[in-house]
Amino acid sequence: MLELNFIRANKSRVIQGLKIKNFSEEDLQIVEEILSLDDTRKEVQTELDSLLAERNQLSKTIGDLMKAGKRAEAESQRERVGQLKEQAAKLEDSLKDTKVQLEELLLKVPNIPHESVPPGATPEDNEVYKAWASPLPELSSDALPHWELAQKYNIFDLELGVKLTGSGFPVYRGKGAKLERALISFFLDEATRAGFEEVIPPLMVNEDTARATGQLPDKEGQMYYVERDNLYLIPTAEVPVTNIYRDVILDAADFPVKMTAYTPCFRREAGSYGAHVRGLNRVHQFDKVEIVVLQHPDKSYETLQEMLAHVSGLLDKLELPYRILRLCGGDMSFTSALTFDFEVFSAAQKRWLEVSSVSNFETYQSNRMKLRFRDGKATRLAHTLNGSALALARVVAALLENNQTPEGIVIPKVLRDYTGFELLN
RNA sequence: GGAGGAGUGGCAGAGUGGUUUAAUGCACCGGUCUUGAAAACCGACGUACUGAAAGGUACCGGGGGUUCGAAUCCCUCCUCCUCCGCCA
Repeated sequence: MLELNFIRANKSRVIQGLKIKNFSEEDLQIVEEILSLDDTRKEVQTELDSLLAERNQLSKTIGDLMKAGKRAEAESQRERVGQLKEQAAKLEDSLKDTKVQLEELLLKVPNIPHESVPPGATPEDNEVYKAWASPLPELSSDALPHWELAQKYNIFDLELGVKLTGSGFPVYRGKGAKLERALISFFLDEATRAGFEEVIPPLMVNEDTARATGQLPDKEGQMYYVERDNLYLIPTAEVPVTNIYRDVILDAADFPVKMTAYTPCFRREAGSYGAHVRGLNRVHQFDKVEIVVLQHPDKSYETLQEMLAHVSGLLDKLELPYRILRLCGGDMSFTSALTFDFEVFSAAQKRWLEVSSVSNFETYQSNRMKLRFRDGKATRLAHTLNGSALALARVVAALLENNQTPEGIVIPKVLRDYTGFELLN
């Protein structure tokens, strides 16, 4: 959520930003609506405050009169307070209404894109920030896509998942399960080495938590919901991990706060089936190691670069061809100011698969979350950032396809200590 | 799941209807003293909204209510503690 003061002070920049996010002229009216609603809020608030001030004063007087035994005088004051209360109740209702309306409008305003964000509406408009310089791997014509390799080597079984749960819930088996666990351990160890504190968060969160990072109300349909207990299954570790610092005031010296977590991620991904989501390309449950950073506003873009370097390092070590995209305004998430996507080339499908999304949210999440730091006497909102490092399912897909040989699938060197085997066959 | 108890500032802890403007202690910060430090003493010491400022308002786990007036009384939800039951 954008800060009201920010909108007020940077109106033209906000409008400019919303245009990059493809707001129509009509939709842009929301900025004026918000500001005028906030004016109303201030007026009502001031009026209410002065009524309450008078009431407090009178109540004190009544107390004194009662003590002094001047009952009759106290009675007459009481009537006056009665009137004040009626007025105050009306104002309170109206203030509440105004605040609710204001909140609703503010929730409709996405984050303002960073100045480097290219305009555009679809993934085609994303900018290739860093291309893959070497030639892409070419496989022989009988190369198999990963879902067929999965059958051949008994790595994972989606049909079995259907039996147990439903479509999109893979069952990893044997060396496939071990490969999965190896990747998780490798990613966590790399993150730890880079100074991230490992945490194991809950996999279900309450409404407050889901709202603070922006999943509610924007992406309600994306999450699995446990109605009986009013809990949401996390779509990413970002949600519980960032919320560790909800309602916290940090010292400037605490920056950067760096955390990493492995969790399964649950996404409903309603309504898309077909060739492009076969196998592990898109599933309802997948494993992911996430990195989260809380940073001083002056340093968050520096940190974003460090996160890109970290993710690049992982893919280099796994020897997977990848490219980095800078997302255009239309393809960026609601809450992000700048997002880089990592895509890995899956050689049998001859497709780029998204395996990581690294974003700076600036103060958009921290405002909802009331995550602040002390800056001299003042408190200011911190910047929050996060990125996948990495999302497992698609990494596995690319790894299986790219490394297939007639003898089996060659395990990258960095993983061999973790898997305990060099060849998956 | 059953019975009982409890939630107050960074921490400890007082406060059961009216100078609570939340006592007191500890911690932290600034100052005096000191070669330096400690001790002692003095001062400051929550968050948010509003206002040019002075000031005003709200917040004692969350929400609602009673009252002229609520940290204090009532309802409800949440969390924690103790005991019992169940359990990896």
